[in-house]
Amino acid sequence: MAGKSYPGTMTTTPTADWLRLDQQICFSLNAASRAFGGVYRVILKDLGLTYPQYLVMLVLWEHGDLPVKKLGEHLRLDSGTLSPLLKRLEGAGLVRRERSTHDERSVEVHLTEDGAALRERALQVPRRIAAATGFDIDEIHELRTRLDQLTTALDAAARAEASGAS
Amino acid sequence: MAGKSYPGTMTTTPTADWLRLDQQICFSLNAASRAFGGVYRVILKDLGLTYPQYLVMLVLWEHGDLPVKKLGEHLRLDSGTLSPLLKRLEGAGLVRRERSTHDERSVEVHLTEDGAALRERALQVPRRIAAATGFDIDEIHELRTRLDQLTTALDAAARAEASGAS
DNA sequence: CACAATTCAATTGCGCACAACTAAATGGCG
DNA sequence: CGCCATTTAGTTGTGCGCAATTGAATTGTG
Repeated sequence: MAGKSYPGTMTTTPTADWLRLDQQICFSLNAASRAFGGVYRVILKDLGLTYPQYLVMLVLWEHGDLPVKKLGEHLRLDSGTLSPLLKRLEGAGLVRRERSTHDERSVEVHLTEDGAALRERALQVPRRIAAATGFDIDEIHELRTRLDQLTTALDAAARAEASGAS
Repeated sequence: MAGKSYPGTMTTTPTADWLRLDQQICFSLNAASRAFGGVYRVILKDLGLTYPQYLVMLVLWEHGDLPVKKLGEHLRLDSGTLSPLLKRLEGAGLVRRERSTHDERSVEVHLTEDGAALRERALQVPRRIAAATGFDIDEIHELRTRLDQLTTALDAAARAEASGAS
């Protein structure tokens, strides 16, 4: 995208160059993430879902009814994000929320009939998304592996930074 | 991360499997993006910046004073996002906003002395981020290339979808 | 010059992400 | 049993991202 080339053997990049925007992987990642959001917004409009709502539905379709806590573990989201989101899904008639009888602290999220039925219409989504990327299945899989590796490293680093590194 | 393997030659993945969360590259991308956010949050706290504010400062440090429009082009952000963000940066004394004398529609964003000085302290940030990823410079560069490729494809697809494809 | 179309920033409204806090229920320990 | 730490959702507040709208300035056209 920029005119410069960065030969693989360059290890002496000046400090100031690190600040160059086009060197910032985070920027690329952020841009890609938002570009994905744009494609999803268009494709999911039919289903009446936002992208985070779609992710919640994916988890429910795959794992069945779950308490909010488990849902959050699958998605790396806390109740601060999930509570209002689930209320909106409930308002749309896709899920019900019921306090567990065994443990009244816990709230079970159940798919309604409409919520379960929506899965059929959602089946086409991933293929359209995959097509939009222009990547084949191997490339997707390889990129995914890389990103998961990155996430693991970053989470570990965040914990290390938080507990008092330089 | 899951127990299944996806050999490269498999082109007959059942439709339902596409819905599997761990197949969703978007989820990995989103997770990585948020994991980055977590690391940046910690590292940028010293500088008193959020991550998007840091990106704005990066652009200003690299390109000098710019109108809001140009800033938005560099960052793929519109005035709806930038206007309040720039007000906060102005409140923090890092930038000034002044209507252009040539074109009164335009607002020029200028670095203040404090804003320019902050660059020195920011120089350490990218190295710490790079270290947190656990990737070497070649891996970072390769991933970046991939992601930019992805973003380009997705933007094109979003435009195509928006103008009436299936 | 007058008027319509365009450009640019700001605002409004909605939803998500996350930190900090609250409140209720549970479980453990003396 | 009585008390306290923990677990779990929910709420509040801040900031970002984006669509839609507004309003002012500019440009193009007759």
